[in-house]
Amino acid sequence: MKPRDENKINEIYKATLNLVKASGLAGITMQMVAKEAGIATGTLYIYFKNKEALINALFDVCIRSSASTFFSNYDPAQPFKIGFHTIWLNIVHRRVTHFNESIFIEQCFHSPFIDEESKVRLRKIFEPLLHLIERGKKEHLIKDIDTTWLLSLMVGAINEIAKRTMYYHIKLTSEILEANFQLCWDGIKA
Amino acid sequence: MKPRDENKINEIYKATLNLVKASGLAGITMQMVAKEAGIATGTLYIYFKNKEALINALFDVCIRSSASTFFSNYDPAQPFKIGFHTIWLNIVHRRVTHFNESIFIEQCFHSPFIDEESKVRLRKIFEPLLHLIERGKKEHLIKDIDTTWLLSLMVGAINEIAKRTMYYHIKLTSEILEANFQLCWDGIKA
Amino acid sequence: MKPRDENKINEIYKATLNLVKASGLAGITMQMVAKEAGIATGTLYIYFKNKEALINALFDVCIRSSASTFFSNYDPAQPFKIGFHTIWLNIVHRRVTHFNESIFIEQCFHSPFIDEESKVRLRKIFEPLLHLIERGKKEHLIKDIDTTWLLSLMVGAINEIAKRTMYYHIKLTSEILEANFQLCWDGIKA
Amino acid sequence: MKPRDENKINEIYKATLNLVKASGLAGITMQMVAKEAGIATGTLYIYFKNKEALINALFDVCIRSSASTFFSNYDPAQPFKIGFHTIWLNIVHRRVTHFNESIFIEQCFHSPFIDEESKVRLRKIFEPLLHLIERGKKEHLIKDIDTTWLLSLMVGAINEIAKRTMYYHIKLTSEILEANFQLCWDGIKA
DNA sequence: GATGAATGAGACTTCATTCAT
DNA sequence: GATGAATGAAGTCTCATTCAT
Repeated sequence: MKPRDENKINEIYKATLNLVKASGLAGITMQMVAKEAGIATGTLYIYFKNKEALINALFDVCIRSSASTFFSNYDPAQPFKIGFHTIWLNIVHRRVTHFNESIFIEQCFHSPFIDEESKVRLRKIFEPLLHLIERGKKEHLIKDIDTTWLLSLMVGAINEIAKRTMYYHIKLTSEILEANFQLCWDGIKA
Repeated sequence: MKPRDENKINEIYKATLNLVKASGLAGITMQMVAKEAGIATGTLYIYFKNKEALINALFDVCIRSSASTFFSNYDPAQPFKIGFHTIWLNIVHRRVTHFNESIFIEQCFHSPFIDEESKVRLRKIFEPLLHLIERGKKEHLIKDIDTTWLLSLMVGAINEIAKRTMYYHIKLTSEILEANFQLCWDGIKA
Repeated sequence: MKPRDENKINEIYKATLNLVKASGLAGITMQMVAKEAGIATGTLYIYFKNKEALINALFDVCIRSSASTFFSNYDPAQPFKIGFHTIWLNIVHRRVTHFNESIFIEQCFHSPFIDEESKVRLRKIFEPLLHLIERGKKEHLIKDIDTTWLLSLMVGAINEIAKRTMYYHIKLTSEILEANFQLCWDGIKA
Repeated sequence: MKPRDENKINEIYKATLNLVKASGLAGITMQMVAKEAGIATGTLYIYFKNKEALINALFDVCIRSSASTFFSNYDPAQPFKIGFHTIWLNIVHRRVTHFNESIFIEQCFHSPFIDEESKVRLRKIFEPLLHLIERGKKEHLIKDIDTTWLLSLMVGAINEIAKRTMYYHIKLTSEILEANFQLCWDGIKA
């Protein structure tokens, strides 16, 4: 239970994400995770109390590292659109470069492992974005409708973009990225 | 002799969808399905060869019945925006009234049960929408970018709308619906 | 439980014997028997209380009909060798023409279905042969050793002959039969 | 780490043979085997992929170890009768001391577990005996009839001898053995 | 701490038996 | 009586977890 070898934990996380992407939460076993991580089954239990603990810990790590990247280079002091654009790009980038993670979070959301509390925590990481959107509405730059729907358009579209990019092996050029941003922007702008 | 109860199959499907929504594909057992459907475990195996067969059959049914509703009342002869609006509403409606189904399909997509062929079939059901969008581009009504991205915005947003509606127990009034459609339309329109 | 249709019972017996030959007692199910017999599963239980009853009844039938053929045309009044030859031929003939039956009896002998009493009954059907051999010993025509060993040679060889005949699809001509009888006779004769 | 206990495999084999003798292939379950072998059910599956694999592996082991004893002390350079006597005694001895094994092989022969290939392998182990008999025929010591029938007498009688010995709890003295050998020899000798 | 064999509860599945038609 | 769908106990097998090394 003493996470001595930080590197080994990362191997376990990576293994889990890979396997979940390949065959879903329903398709992984602790033995598979151990094998993929290059360790013995018993070793898993040195680092995680049990399967649920592993899934929950990973869920938490995913949320935290997602959150930190979503708002990197984001400066609330900048004009709205610049901030929005920054975050939009960050999320797209994260979803694509950490596609495993997105699948994992999606699968966890409907699973016997994740408790309500963790789900709330997931929602919280979008709070800075929420505030930015509120500000955009106040500045009359974007439509004055419930923030949840503005977020739906933005986040929903990003999720779909990431999936299509990965499933169809598309290379996301900056032209494509900007075109997609434009779609989103035209949708929400006042 | 007791004739094979075709209705029983529907009970099994319903039970499976309910359980998957509650605890994910990873969280269901054949016993749970049987109990939820109000039958004996063995009876499941009269109707489905095994768990995989049940999941696949249900996946197929979901796809088919989704497809049939997506394009109900859609008349390709009508103006583009009317057709698009009809389909948009249909999909939202289906996603919300059959939320179980959406979760199930999402979970199946990354699972050890569904084969590549079924995934392709899922993508095919959007073909009429694809053609409509192509037409919209030709009529210069919507942006001239790759259809996949236009679909991303539309479908991604709808998925998100459905999730938020269900998670937060929101009542979708026609005002909300129309506001959301406006977001989408403004996003894609030329 | 009322054996109304005698013909149906025979179909069930035939089906069981065929299936046991093909895949052993370990490999048959009541459903397989029913299907092979061309009846419904439930119908089996009209004629036999349960699986054990079916096996036991069939075992009994096999024993009885075997016994009746083993000694057909056998007349204790005839000279020893003639009687012995008659019985030897009868047994060979039965084993070959009812090969299924032999396999079934062999498999039953080590099975959870047959009780000790039935096994004793099986041994009893050889009693007339036993008496004949005792007589042969008294007449100094055959070796004066324990009858069980004389029977071993005779019965053991016959079993083997039947198996080889069936496994290798050999046509038993009267030359072959007589050569084999000679082997047996030379073995036991004084 | 606990190293894989090769001896455990032997325990499993022994347990299986004991149980099959007691209640036939049809009467054993993996639980019974595990319990008899003094291990947990799951452990069985560490050593054998499934039930079929266990049965097949054991069948193979039985064949191999049988074969090795059948021809121990047999020297093809010795006179025919000496060689034949040696093998005859070896087979009798094996059948009696490993009666479980004989029953198991017999039951396997008509079972859903054993494939044709294994059956062929079983027949192959008698090949040296076959050659010896061919030689006996060439030396005009034994009857000039198809070897299969000479083997029938020998092997069939031995099987019967072993069964009677075991069923009736007979002690096989060397007098009895020699008397039985004499029966066989008189049967096949020219 | 690391290992992987061992465990046994519980999952999937079968099948003897029952029962509604 | 005949049927075959339905049942659920029991069998096969898996897998989260433990433990001896």
